[in-house]
Amino acid sequence: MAKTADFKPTERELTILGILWDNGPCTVRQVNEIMSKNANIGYTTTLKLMQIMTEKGLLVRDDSQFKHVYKPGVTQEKAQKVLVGDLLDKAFAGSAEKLVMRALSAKKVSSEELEKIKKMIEEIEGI
Amino acid sequence: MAKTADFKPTERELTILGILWDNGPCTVRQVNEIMSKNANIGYTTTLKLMQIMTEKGLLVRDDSQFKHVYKPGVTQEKAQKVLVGDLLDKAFAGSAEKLVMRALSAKKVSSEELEKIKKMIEEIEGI
DNA sequence: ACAAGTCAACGAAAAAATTCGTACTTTAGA
DNA sequence: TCTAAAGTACGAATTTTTTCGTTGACTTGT
Repeated sequence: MAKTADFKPTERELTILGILWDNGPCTVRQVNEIMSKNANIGYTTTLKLMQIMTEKGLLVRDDSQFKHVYKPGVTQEKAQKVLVGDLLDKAFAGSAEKLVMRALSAKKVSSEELEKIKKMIEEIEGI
Repeated sequence: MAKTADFKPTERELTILGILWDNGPCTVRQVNEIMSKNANIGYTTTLKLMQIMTEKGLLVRDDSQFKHVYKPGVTQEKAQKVLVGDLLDKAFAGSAEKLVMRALSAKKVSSEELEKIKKMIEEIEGI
C-alpha cells in the first residue's frame, strides 16, 4: 500500500522513469545518453539517481550481469493515475473536462485517436 | 518571453497558486489556513514562500493595505498549458489521447461536459 | 596476462526548496 | 495613550535534491 501512496518522484526521477517506459530496460549509460540530449548531466550523477530510485522501489535492477540493467518499478499506468490526479487538483480545480480540453489543444491528435476518445465518451454516457 | 519559459513552480508553489486560482486574491493567513488542512505548515513559512514567489513573478502583491493581498502572477491558462505539456512528455510519451483517456477515467465528468468535449472533437475533425 | 576502457559503489559537496525563530510595524480596543 | 493581537521582514537552519570526484572491480582485445 505504501508504494503507491508514496509515489511522488522528483523532476529528474520522473524523467528517468519516462525514458525507461519509452525505451524498455536500459543501462545507466543508455539512460544518461538520452538525458544528455537535453541537459548536460554526468554519468555518475545518473548512476547515483538510479541507485537511489532503486532503493525507493521506483526502479528494479538486474545486476546479474556486469552491466546492470534497470527497469521501472512502477507501472506507467499507476504513475499516470497519480500524476493526473495531482494535476487535476492543483491546476484544474478538479475538473477533468478542463484538463481534457487543454490536452486536446496542446497536441495534434490523429483522427483515429479522436474516434477512440469519442467511443470512450459514448461508453461512459451509456452506463 | 522569459516568464512563460521559466514557469516551473515547485510543489508548494503550485499548491499556493492553485489556492489563489480557486479562491481569488488572499492574504497569507487565508492561504496558510487552507494549506493547513492538509499539511501542518507554519504561518511564516507560507509568508516566506509567497514573498519568494512574488520576487519570481509568480504572484502579485497588493501592499497598499496593512494586510497584503496576493493574487496569481500567471494565468491559470498559461500554467495549464505548460504543465500539461510537461506531463505529456514525461509520463505519456507525448500522446494526448492517452492523457485524455486517463483523465476521463480519473474523475466523473458530467454529461454536459462530455458533450462539450465531443463538440470540441468535432471541431478539430472539421478543420 | 596486461593495458585500456567501462562500470558500480560510495561519500561528500553543492544547489535548491522548505521551514521557522526573532525582531520590528501596524492596527484596534480599552 | 498603552497594550495586545496580528502582520511583515529578514536571516538563518534544515531538509531534500542534484551533482560529481575518486576508488576499486570487471571486461575485452592483444
